[in-house]
Amino acid sequence: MKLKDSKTEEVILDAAKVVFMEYGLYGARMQQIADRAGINKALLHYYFRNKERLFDRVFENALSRYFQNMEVLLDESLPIIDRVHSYADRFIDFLTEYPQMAIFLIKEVSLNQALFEEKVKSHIKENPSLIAVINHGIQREEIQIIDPMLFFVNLVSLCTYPFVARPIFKVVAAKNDALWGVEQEISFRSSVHEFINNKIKPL
Amino acid sequence: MKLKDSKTEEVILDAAKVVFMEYGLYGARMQQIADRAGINKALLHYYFRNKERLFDRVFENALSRYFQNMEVLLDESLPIIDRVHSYADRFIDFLTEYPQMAIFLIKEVSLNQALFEEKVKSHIKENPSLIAVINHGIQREEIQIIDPMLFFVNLVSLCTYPFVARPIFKVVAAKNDALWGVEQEISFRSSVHEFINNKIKPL
DNA sequence: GTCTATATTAGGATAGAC
DNA sequence: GTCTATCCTAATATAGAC
Repeated sequence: MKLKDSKTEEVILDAAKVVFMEYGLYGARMQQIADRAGINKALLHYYFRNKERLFDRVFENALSRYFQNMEVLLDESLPIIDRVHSYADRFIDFLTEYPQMAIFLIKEVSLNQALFEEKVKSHIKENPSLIAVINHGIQREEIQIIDPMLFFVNLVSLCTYPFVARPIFKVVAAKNDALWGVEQEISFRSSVHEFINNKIKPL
Repeated sequence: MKLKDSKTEEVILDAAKVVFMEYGLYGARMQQIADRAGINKALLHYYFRNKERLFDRVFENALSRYFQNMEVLLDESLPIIDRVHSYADRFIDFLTEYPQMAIFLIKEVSLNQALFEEKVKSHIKENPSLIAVINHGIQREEIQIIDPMLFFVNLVSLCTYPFVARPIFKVVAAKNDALWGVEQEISFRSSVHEFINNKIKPL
């Protein structure tokens, strides 16, 4: 095992992750990344040649981390419905750890869909999708569900949008003397599980 | 009624709307806006002084349009639950007409929350919120609902995220031989109404 | 009011010393 | 490997003719 990743490289990647996730590829400033990493701009180029390559590394790390979390779906020892509940929980866990990830992805994909497809391709083919798993469950007559794609979209919406639109929800909550944040974590999760139970009928 | 808005000003605002909605404040290029408006850059500055001011006008228009659509909530002649269903429908109508609006708002708010609160302030105080209406319904013992803020967040998530993440959903759908787009409009809407009926109990 | 031409600035990238 | 100083380009902004 060679030690090709120097300390500095790691520090830069950590800084770049934060800045790119907040401002996106075009909004992020090399100066900002350098400042956060405690080095200067020239060194960024020394390690990563240019902005695009640095971004690619960050993006690739994000994707790996995401798909890694989704591996529950493959656990054949669990009933499908349990896997779906786990999927939702892992999804929320992931977004709790990386609250900027969803908006980060959306920004980049909406700017350049073809590029995204290209980058994501390798991960997609070696990883399971929730929809494939559900279709499999239907075929085995283990579960019943009206429309797998619609279910998927609804479920992901419920899990993700609260993180994406958190700043907006906080403003709305404040105007209505309500709360929105980590405090609501538990009831938020249970509303998602309730949705799943309403939609999936075990046979 | 004075005719202060010249034809050119309108043309510029239309062009700016499209470009800003797609690329955001920092991503949008003045050249791009000028091209789309069929004029040159200098004229943009003549009319709007600088990029920020032009952006402000576009943003202000977007907010007005949004709140205008939400006026159903104030119709006291309707039962609360009908107003909630109408709210969801109008919300989806609005997003269908301006599919970029949600992501546009989120991008800007996530970049500068304080600025957003400032800009939105005037609209908020003269407009109803879904939560206020729901709270009113609970007080009048017309409806029952577990947690108004959570309900609001879930509902808005179901309506909005499909538009925000449309490019991602299209990729996922393609990988699973499923469809995701306008074709699914009807079943998408009914899944939202079904959610409302599951959560709100009329008394 | 609209244009062309130009100034200004910001930010990514590179050269070269140490 | 890391820095300072500098280059280059793209993008905003302005001057001034018509």
